[in-house]
Amino acid sequence: MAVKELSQIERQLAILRRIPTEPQKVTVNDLIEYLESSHNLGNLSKRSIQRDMAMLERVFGVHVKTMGRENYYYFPQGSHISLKKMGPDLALGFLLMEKYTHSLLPEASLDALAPYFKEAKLALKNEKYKYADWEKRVAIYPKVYPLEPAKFNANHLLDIYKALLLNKQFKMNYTKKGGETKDYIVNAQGVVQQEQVSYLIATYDGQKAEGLIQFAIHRINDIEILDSQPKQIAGFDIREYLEQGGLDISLYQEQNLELVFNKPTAQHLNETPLSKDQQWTELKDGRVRVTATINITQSIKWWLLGFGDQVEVIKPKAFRDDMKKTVQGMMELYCRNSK
Amino acid sequence: MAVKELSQIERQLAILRRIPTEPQKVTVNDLIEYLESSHNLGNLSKRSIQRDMAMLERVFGVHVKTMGRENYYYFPQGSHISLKKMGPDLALGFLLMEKYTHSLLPEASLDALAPYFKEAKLALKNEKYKYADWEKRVAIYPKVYPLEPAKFNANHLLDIYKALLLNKQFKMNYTKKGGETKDYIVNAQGVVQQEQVSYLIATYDGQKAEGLIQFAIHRINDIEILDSQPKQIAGFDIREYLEQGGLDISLYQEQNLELVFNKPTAQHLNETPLSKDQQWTELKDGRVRVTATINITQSIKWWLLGFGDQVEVIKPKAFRDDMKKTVQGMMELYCRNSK
DNA sequence: TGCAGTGCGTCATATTGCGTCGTAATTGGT
DNA sequence: ACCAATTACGACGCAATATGACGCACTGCA
Repeated sequence: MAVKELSQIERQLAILRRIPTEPQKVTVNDLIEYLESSHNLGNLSKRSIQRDMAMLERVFGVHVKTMGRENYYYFPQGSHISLKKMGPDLALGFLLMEKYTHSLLPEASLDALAPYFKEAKLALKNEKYKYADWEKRVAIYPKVYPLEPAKFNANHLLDIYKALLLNKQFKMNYTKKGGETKDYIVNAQGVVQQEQVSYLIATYDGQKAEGLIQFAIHRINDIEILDSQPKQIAGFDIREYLEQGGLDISLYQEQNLELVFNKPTAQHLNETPLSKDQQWTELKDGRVRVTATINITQSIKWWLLGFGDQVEVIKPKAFRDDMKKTVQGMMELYCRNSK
Repeated sequence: MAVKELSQIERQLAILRRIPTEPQKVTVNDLIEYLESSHNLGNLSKRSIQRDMAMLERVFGVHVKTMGRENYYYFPQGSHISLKKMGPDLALGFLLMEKYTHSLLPEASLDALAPYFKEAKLALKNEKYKYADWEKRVAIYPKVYPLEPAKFNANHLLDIYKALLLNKQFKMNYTKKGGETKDYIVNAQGVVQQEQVSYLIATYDGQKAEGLIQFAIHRINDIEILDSQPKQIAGFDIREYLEQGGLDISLYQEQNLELVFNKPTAQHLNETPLSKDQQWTELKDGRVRVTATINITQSIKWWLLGFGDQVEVIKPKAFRDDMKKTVQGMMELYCRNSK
């Protein structure tokens, strides 16, 4: 790399990029070392950097704290410098992301993102764009509406992500289904988010049987990241885990599903098909036969039951029998008491 | 405002903020006008700005195009300057948002956001953080799994958002349920996204009956934003619209729902309750009675049916009868053919 | 208590920024 | 088609600013 002379501005920008946010900080010496190694130039005096810092403090709001004899420089949390005006496409992207995710993200991330959202709103609040009633015009409306979201501590989620990224074990206190609490030393393998509920996929030290355990994140009471390395499972891939039915176990081996729908109900399967190879045939009695190759899981059964008498399962035979049995059970419930 | 002398850097940053992205551009004269009006200072020469632009071109990658005798300056699309290093919380926030939303956002927004995601990945790819297998460890897994997402053109969604923000009418070609297509001049009122499907809530010119119409966005074939102003409904609020059952009509007036669950099934209602006032009582036969005040909608019925024989609807009576009728219908389906 | 290291004010010097001028190129009007 | 007006840009010289050296005050450590 050629030793390129840096002009004042370029040097100051290089410094700026090196300044971390609040919990971390940087000294003038760190900066000198960085500039010398990264931009290999040795002819810079400490005094210049000190002067640069004074300027950065004034113009960019870099904070400075004198601890002992040294000055430490850092950005306050949630600070944000935008040099470029946000375009409408970008601003819209941010606003949509905020709508979609604000109930799902950990607080710390939301706080960090807040300036971006704020800037996006500002970008759409000029003479041309009328952001004014965005809130009144756009909504996300989950289909599985009845449920209030599980009150989970998103900070625990953040800790888990950190453990994953830092490749560390962690200790957690967890409330088991029965209600007892227990401490685990956890080897996190992955995280799955399903609707409003997140699951940690992991093994733990002292586990009796082999295999991956699912922990619901909202049942975690406390997390502490440890320094030790987790026992990783070689070649773990969350997508494979899910495909093999990690959360949602296939009820049958057979994957050829055959259904008969009432026509109006079947209509929307044209728009959101069951699978890519879905077939759609009209029958003589006005109903519609739909076939698809798909893992038949508990959630498929749940989904089909939701249609009530609008759909009939034909194949696989075992699945049909299962449905029939369920319906008979329901029949008992509703006819027993009303007699 | 006091006439503040701007140092070189401050002036250059002020200029930087004024430079738009690709389709738009800016001339030196525009910049002078801006600086004089916005930072009221008149003592700057054109030559200085020209020199500043040369510097911004070199350091920040501002693009310049000489058209005729003037130079036009702009940022290329998808460019991004980051002065501040992304912290891990922020980076994580971006990565999660990408996971959650990348299938939902319009392309143009995704393109604009791409540099942020890229930067986030870079931020987690250092000696401390092991971003390496993030993709293999974190997944979003929708519960209503069977359905492939409706192939909707997210760019149409973007156009609708733009029409909303710019307060314009638009013309669209739409495929109706029957299969015929029709042109509409649309007064957009709002947008609702439900799972994988988005709906435009609007009125249109020449509408016969009063009231808001729902258009599925994936059935829109073409959109063209017009210059005319839409006929707005005073005080429209999408949340009110949804609460009053815009998408999901209440089946009954009564809101006191009473259910009896098998205990294992009821368990998770503790974590994700039906409503905030949900009551939970164990019965003598080991089952659990759950009461809640809630709009009883089609989606609630659908959700309850999904539980099959694990739940029994007690109140309201009309709802119980409705369920019973549905179950009888199902019974017929499964017993008729198997005889 | 003394030494080494840091921050910061000051001052002379070197560098850079800046306005002016001149030239080439382009545009629009008569 | 020509001229006036405007723009970009290189060159030049002066003024402003950045830079490095030095010294002083302060802090932490031995």
